[in-house]
Amino acid sequence: MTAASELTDHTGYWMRMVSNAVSQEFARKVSGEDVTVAEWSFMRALYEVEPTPPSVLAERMGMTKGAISKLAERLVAKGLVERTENQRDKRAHSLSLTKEGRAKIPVLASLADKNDAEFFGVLTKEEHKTLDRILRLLAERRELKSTPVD
Amino acid sequence: MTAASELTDHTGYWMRMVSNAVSQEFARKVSGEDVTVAEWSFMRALYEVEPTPPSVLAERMGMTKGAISKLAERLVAKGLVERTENQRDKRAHSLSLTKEGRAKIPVLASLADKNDAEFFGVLTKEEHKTLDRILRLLAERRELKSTPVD
DNA sequence: ATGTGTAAGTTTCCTAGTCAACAAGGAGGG
DNA sequence: CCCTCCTTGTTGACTAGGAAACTTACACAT
Repeated sequence: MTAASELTDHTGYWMRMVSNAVSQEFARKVSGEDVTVAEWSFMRALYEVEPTPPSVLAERMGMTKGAISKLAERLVAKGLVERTENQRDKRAHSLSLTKEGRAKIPVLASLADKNDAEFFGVLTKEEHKTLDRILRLLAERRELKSTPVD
Repeated sequence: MTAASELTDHTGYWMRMVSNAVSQEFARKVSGEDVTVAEWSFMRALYEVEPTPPSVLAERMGMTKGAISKLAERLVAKGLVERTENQRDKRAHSLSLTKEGRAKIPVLASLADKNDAEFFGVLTKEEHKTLDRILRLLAERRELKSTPVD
């Protein structure tokens, strides 16, 4: 086997390539709703458990506090998310979806469905299930061992 | 089933999360070699077929011409890549690895091996193989139907 | 009460990539 | 020739996120 052919054997390389393609296409789809992929991801994370402090969100999304801070700022400006003061601790606050934000969820989710179908529809049901299972397993692992440096 | 639980069912969502984690960790690893993930990806693409015009590279990597242009610029500045004029067409040129660039490949590849092992080592051999196969399949599909907008 | 250390968020600086506008060269028809 | 249209690659404006410095607030021991 030549060195050149070994080079194609990195799972991370293909993962990055496919993930970029999926996200790019999704970005195009949601841009009509005036929302970015990261914003959708943020809103969705919020939708599951709410209200949530930024720090928790950062860990769940695998992003830094700084990124979350800016993302939250944008979403508040768009009126999709709101902050609630924390009485006990004046440093902290919590984030929740506004009514408008909440209303957008199903729309965005259906775009996500469509995007998923377009990309992963070529897989057999079995393959798709396996892929899903593996990705979640890996995501869990990440959460366990590698909190972002920040 | 509630709407909330359906929300976790997007493959793209998990893919993005895992891919980011993998790339981030890899970025940390290669930063010692004064190279970024995109730069590695670029060099690797070049390594396979060389010399190559930027436009072809852009398509292969799923990036825009603009991104490739800047990436190439950085790599030329670092002395890892070089341009060759095209005699037939004065607009065009080709890119190849320099001796130094070529020499870095095995080092970077071994870091990539290590990163892959860390992340995907938790999978069974069977799972890992399946994941690989699926990702390549999806990457191929992308190339067939979705050249970047640009 | 107060000083020291720690935690929550924000801000600044830097890198990276998209998109759109652009310059420059080529191809083909009249 | 030369005019128009297409192609190649670069640039600038903008968005996004990471790292690290910073601000403010808390906790707890003295």
